[in-house]
Amino acid sequence: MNILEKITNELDTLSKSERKVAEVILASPSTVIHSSIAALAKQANISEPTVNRFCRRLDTKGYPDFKLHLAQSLANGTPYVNRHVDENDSAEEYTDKIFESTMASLELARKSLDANDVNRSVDLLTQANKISFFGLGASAIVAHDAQNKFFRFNVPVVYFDDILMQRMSAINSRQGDVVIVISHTGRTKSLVEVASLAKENDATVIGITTKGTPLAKECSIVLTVDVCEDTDLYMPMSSRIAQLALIDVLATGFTLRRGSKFRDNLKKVKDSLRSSRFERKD
Amino acid sequence: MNILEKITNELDTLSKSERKVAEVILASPSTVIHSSIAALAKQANISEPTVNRFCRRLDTKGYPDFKLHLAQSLANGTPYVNRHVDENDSAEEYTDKIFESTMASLELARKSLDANDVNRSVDLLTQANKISFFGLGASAIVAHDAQNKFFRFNVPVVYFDDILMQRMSAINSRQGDVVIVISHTGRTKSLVEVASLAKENDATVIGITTKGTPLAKECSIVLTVDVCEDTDLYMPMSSRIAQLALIDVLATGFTLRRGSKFRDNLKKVKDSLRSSRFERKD
DNA sequence: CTACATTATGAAATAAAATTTCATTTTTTC
DNA sequence: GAAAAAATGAAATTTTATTTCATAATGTAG
Repeated sequence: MNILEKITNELDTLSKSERKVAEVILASPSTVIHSSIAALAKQANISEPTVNRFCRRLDTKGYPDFKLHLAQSLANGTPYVNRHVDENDSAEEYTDKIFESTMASLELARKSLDANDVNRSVDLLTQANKISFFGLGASAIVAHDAQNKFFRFNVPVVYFDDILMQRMSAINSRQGDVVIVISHTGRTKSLVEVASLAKENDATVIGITTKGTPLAKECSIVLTVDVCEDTDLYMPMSSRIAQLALIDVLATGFTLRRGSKFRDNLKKVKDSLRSSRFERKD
Repeated sequence: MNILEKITNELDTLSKSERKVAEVILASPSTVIHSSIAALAKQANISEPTVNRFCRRLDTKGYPDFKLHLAQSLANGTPYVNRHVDENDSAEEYTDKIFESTMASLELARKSLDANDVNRSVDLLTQANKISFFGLGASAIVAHDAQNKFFRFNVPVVYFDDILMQRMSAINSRQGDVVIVISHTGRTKSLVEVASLAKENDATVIGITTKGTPLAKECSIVLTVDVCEDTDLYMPMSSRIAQLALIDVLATGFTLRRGSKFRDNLKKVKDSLRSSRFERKD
């Protein structure tokens, strides 16, 4: 996709002269998009046809077309990357870095999510007799938030951030119940056990976790939320945010599935909150 | 910046023929980047020099340069926009829309945040005798999360999502205490009162809210998190996620300010959690 | 409404840029 | 080390963009 990456990748399939072109481009791509083929050829000490052949080798129609691709690569080049905070960063720097990393993680999480699994999960949720959300630590917040959301839908929903209550609830679950277990690492022993217990009691277990973890193996459906965050070394940050976004997705899917009459009901809940607020003056 | 927006803006400063060009471009910009000046002229039923003049009017060097700008606009054009979910969206569609909207909101929130305020807030937090986080509804989750984070730093921190406890805590606050009040709307009466009470008792009140709300007026520092979300009509989604990102920023600023010895301590907390996990097999 | 000025427009000429052709050089293979 | 294959660049060609300039359209003052 990105032509700069492509150049780097194909660097060894290029001829000697073509590689010279590649190097000049990689050294300063932003200059190149304003150069003519002649200027670039001179810069790389090779002839114009070589530049042209170089462009064609990268599956572009010719030099102008190549420049177009290059321009596009530069435009969205590394938009949101996981940039690590540095010891000496200013407030502005670490603020930007954290926001950007969060956005990068959301992008990643979105890609790791399977729309089919989302769809099946929404199916199960709309048909559930009871919905439970379990999480610990940072994921407890996500479970809490999920309860908040689904509570508005007027469906039986509980959340526990306490190991014992989770176990008890899991043991008392039955067919038709949906248990959503949230854990970024997917390796928290007690949560894996809870998932296993719920499963033994015929509840449907949906996991919100990283691919291939012990927790994932215990679940009927796994909603994969990969975010490349090392919570062993750092505080959980992006992981819980990606999980929350997923909760939004499930809640949205739920309301869509339930149809418009149901959404009128939501409006009522909102209206009932209004008197507790100062009026807006705009 | 974005050339497509620029065209739209300057539409009425253009001549009749030039507007024809603009319309053709706006109708299908992706086609245009692969057209020659002759092709575009023909498409718009005007002459080639007119296209050229059009390009110059938009502060580009000429047609090829214009195409470059256009290509860039298309590359990151409308990167993350707030796209509303539609009744008939598929799981894939609404998943993508929600993730994109969330990212768009984070981008917005970042822009609305003032690094100076962040810096001052971190200052105050590092020097606080006690830190309290107050929120209700969706913002309660944010307060909860904040407590989780700051608890790891081994500083006196509390959180309340209950009106009475918040009031009591606010009344008992004193100089040197920092109270962080979180509310997207900034118009929740009881929270505004709590902020006011804390302020009367000489605590420093930091608000995490939207610009210019009643809550904002009661705060010593306002951390502005604007996200253009109508929580009167919809469930809170992006707002709480942006708030969480801000909590991450504050927590990060806090650890940076406290220096490296302090960070060793964080590692200990993490290590103590390890035995509760399944070992990783990679 | 006319005469003048201003601006807008396109045909044709020119200039610039990119591509193709083909001869020469370099590299590879046997 | 000779023949084949591949790479390269000079020059010609083609394509594309720009400039020039004459004409048309539009606006303005008397």
